[in-house]
Amino acid sequence: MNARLVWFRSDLRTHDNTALSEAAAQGPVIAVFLRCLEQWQQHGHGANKLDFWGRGVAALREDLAGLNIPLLHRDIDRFDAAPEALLAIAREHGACALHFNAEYPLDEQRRDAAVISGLESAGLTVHAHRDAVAFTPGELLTGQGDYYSVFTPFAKAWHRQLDGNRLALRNAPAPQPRLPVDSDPLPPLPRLDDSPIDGRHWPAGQSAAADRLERFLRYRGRHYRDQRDFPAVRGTSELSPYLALGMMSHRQCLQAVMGENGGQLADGDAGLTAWVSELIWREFYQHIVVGFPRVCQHRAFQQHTEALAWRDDEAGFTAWCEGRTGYPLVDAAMRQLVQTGWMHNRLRMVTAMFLTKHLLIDWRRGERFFLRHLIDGEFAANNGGWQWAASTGTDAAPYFRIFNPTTQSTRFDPQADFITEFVPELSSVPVKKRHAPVSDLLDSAAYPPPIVDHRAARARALDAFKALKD
DNA sequence: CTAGCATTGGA
DNA sequence: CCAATGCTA
Repeated sequence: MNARLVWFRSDLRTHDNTALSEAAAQGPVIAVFLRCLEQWQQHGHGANKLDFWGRGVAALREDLAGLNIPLLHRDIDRFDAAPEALLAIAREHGACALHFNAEYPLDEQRRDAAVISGLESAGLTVHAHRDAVAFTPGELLTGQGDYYSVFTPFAKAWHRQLDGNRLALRNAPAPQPRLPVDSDPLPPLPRLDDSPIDGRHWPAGQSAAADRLERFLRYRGRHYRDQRDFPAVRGTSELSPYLALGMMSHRQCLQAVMGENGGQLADGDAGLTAWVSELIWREFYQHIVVGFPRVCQHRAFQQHTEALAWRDDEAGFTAWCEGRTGYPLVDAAMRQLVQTGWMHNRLRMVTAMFLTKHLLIDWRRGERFFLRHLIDGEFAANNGGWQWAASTGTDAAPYFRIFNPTTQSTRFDPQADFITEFVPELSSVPVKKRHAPVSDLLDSAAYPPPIVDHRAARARALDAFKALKD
């Protein structure tokens, strides 16, 4: 019947999906999803992300059913089984072509290269589409022909070279004639080491994502710049889980911004343009993993920082993971992560800086812990953020820039509302002292004293980075 | 509140 | 020469 397979990965939507639209324009479509639980867990994804992934596939299956597109579901343990699995499906259904949207981390690129060669040598045509980014990595380069390694010039080039076509939306295809192929039932998520958090705050699927985008832009987008740094305020979009699994495209976000902002992205409302900038950060890190694939192999972007003498401190790491460092904002943030599967962006910087600078613990341990708990865990953004905080990454954060967790607390949680929500044992401490409780208040609050002294820890981190220069 | 810290990429 | 999600004195 000459069907075309569309392999869904982290693009779990029917609207504005490049591969789906391109395939459907050429013939009947059969959708495929390959669940790679062993590989994903090896990559560090935890129960929250895997649960959201599964719910997203279920939502996609329903959306596809409305278009008469069957969804075939296969479990493969690892990426290297993908070519064989796809080839078997293609042969079973007489498919002539495979379409998918490109993914950029190294393991995913290798998987896709193997799929392309495997299927092409079997006589199928394979189409890898640009979808998750406005520019294919490599399209935006410096005057020297290098990948950008600093965000600001990257973002300027992104705006300068953008044209309307790159953000044009593609409608979901019209319903196709029914095929003699049934959708597979979806298997449940097997028992994992951790249980997923209650997912009701994060309904999966493209319609939930669209609702959230609309509400964000209607009520909060214009306040984004001024409110995004206050964790007690829901000033951010909370769209990251949807972007990570492609339940929403960056184009849908940017088109919606333009609709609110007189057709502009770079100028206009300062709140909206600040949010656009954050979307460009996501694309920046997608380009980084292609331009500097070592970051996908547990290595630092700044190669000289590989020599840094990270501390071996199990007790410190455990205290950080469990939210009992004695720094209330850090602890509240870590408890938010573990209890809710999500952490406010400002706090990701604060906690990452605390682990890597105050505790001088290897950023890779924090990166992995985040990925295990985050419902929005995504390699490029997570790695980029961690390396930024650790001063091993892009954008040359001067190594002497070390967040003072108490200053961050008084500035971004002035009433200690966020601290009090997640560290309720401090409720008995006067609000002004909740940022850094003094010792005589701690006993009654059953809250630990700081595990490190800020001044001493800062000096230790500065020394460790200075030593790299010698 | 301002200056000093003192790195780095990129136009 | 500017910019970078800052801190300390």
